[in-house]
Amino acid sequence: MPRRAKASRPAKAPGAPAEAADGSAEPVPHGRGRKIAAKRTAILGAGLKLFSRYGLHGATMEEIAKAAHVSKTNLFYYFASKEEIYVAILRQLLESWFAPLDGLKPEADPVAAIGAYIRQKVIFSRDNPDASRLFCLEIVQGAPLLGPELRGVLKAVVDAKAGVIRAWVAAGKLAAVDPHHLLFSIWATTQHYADFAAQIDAVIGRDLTDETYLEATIANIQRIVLDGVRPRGAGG
Amino acid sequence: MPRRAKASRPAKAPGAPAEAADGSAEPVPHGRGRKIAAKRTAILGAGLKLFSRYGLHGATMEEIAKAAHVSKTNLFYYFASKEEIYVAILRQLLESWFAPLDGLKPEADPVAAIGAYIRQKVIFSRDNPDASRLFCLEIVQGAPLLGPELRGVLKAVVDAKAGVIRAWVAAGKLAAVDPHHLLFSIWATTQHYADFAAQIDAVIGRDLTDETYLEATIANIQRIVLDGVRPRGAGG
DNA sequence: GTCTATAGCACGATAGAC
DNA sequence: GTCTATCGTGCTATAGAC
Repeated sequence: MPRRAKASRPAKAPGAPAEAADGSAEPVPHGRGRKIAAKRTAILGAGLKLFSRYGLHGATMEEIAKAAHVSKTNLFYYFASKEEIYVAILRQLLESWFAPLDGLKPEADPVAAIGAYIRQKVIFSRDNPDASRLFCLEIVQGAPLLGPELRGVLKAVVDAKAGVIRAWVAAGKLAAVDPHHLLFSIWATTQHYADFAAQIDAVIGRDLTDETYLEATIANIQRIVLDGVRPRGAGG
Repeated sequence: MPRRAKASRPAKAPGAPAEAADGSAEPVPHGRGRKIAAKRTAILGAGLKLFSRYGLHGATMEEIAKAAHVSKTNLFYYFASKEEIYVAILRQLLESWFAPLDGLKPEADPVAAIGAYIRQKVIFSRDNPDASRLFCLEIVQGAPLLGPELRGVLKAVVDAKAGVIRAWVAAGKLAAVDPHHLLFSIWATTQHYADFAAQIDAVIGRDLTDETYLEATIANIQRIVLDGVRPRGAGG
């Protein structure tokens, strides 16, 4: 029983539909399957909440079971191990994490598209703070379990979008900025408000659930990323 | 033995010089005290490395002992508990984390000062990636142990610097930007390169130890924060 | 101050009845 | 599929000799 496993065994659990260890939205369960899919979803939700707060090793199966309104034994009926729950959650996250990138299309207006992308990311951070933070936890610890997906699907998506940005620059529709650095800066600033919410709350006593602060945050990130702060008469 | 304690008992360990549970630089140990101070430092260093990779609960006392070249029993001679090591490390980090803020003085040139600050933060991220990441881990999990310090000393420092930035704006030396959002954006972008190094490496296969990439990163953050990306002829 | 030995228990995972 | 009971062990922390 290695404490820090490298990869998950293929050990299939019931209700896992061949590939997507998800249980929320893929093949649409029918009739009897609905109940077990609902339980899997509840477990993943409970795991998300607890893993994001206490980490993989800090959260316990007993707590997850309780939060999901399931007995501890039952947990092991649906998932073979703690790590299996963890990676199932992470895989789900990754998709929703880069989905907003779809908006960066070649034919779109760069500034408008980037501005919209920033808004979407901040809104996502507000609506899914736990997701944002769990993703952060995994990456910060070196992405031991998500690494392969990052090098695979994420890299592919990012490379494609970098091409779009590069085309915008070449067309003179955007200042000469490195595409990857631009994306990293957007990710950094938008997720910061979810991931470092504890720090922000400690310093200024606000968070994104405050509608006014949410809009101010979006505006300021858009401003900093899109306009800069160098003085030139009328500010903003 | 509560698994997730709220605060550390005052239980003093030998070699802890009254206040600073640090052991590296404060009262300058003399003669015999040097050896035990060196061991404490080694333990804190080992803890930093392991906690930042595996989290508070993921790292084990046995591993820390081995990494610090100390027997496991000896570890408990120098520190009363695992958490005591953890908080001692965090307290150290906080100081070095906001020390670079000193450069933001009212009499300085805003753009130059902010540019220099960005450089310092990125350099710090390169030289202390583990520190950056451990700090991130703690905040992301809600800062359960560092919360009070954030609301105290960090808030005080930030409020002071926000005043400086506000004065710059009032004097017309800087565009009208919210001071807190500006600071948050700088923290977000600079630390991103240390904290999300695994992701960046997965996507573009580089990290800050590459001197060329380091300089490109600094330049791009400075550019994005200071200049923005809106098209206006010659880019950068 | 450093060691060997071990207490003590929380927690991941399993057995097996129903 | 869900339960009760329990195993095995990894891990924090202590005891006590030297």
